[in-house]
Amino acid sequence: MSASTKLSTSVKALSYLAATHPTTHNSANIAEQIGVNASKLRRLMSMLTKNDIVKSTQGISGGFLLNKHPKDLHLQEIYCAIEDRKAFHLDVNKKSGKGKNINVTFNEYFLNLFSDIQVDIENKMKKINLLSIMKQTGIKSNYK
Amino acid sequence: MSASTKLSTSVKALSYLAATHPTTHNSANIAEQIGVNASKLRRLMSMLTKNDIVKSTQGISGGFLLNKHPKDLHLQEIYCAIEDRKAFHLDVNKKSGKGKNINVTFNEYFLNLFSDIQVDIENKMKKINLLSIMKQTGIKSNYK
DNA sequence: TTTATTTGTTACAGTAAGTGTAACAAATAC
DNA sequence: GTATTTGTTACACTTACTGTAACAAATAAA
Repeated sequence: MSASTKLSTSVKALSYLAATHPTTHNSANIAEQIGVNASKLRRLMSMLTKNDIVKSTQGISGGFLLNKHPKDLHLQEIYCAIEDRKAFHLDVNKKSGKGKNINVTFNEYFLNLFSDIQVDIENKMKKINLLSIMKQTGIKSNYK
Repeated sequence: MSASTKLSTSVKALSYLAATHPTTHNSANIAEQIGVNASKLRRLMSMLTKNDIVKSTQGISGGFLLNKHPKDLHLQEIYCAIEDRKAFHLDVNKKSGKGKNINVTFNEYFLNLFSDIQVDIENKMKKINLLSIMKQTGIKSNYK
């Protein structure tokens, strides 16, 4: 699952929770709604739980609850919760041939550039919260 | 080879050509300099050739020549030459479960968002030309 | 014309990574 | 105590990536 697929899948699940708040939904229920394997979804949800974005309870009638108001939950926060490796898989060729120093310098340059790009992306995601996404996709939040 | 590795490898090769212009270098020579397999490099260079970024000649004493002044060659142009698929591998889960329409709407939203991000990245790359990279990495261009 | 060399492209085996599903321990409401 | 649910691990299967080799087409030089 790519970082972008994880992100969109998570947002689908989270907005389902927001739209039906404060009803608890289990992984099978959510997975069925958004068309993804329940086990796979649980792996995503457990990361969201560890970052206090959702609250989970085990056992009979257990499941997931959104733990933040949709207007206070932005994309970057979700992205960081589900993706530990930095950046969108941006890397350079670490090997260097004859021009060793030059290659090292180039690698530094590009890692810095890719890092800048990553910052830009995260800044963009910081400006987008779950409520605004739900509005744009026509889903009614059940929060007041 | 990821898009980012291709990009940095290409730039290393191109700045080597710029630094030694108008000397012709073959793939073995360039590959040795930057520490990459010659056959692999040729695959990159052939794409740069098709986009008129370098000029190639076959046969004895053949090889590659930079075909643009470093100040007129920007990163986005190089990126487009070597990478046909759009975006940094950003995608969504196309499958949709019970909430079919909602999932389709979400997918559209995220594909638009990722497309915006792609545009931002390309705009950033348009502002960076080969000459400025060479200056920052301390490589002297052999162009006047 | 012949020969040596180089690009451009394809092929391929070996490796690594991603995918989907199942299975099960730990937790917990009933 | 029992049924159910999360959280995690495992695993077979597929897909993608990697590095290298091989060779046809092109072409400069002899």
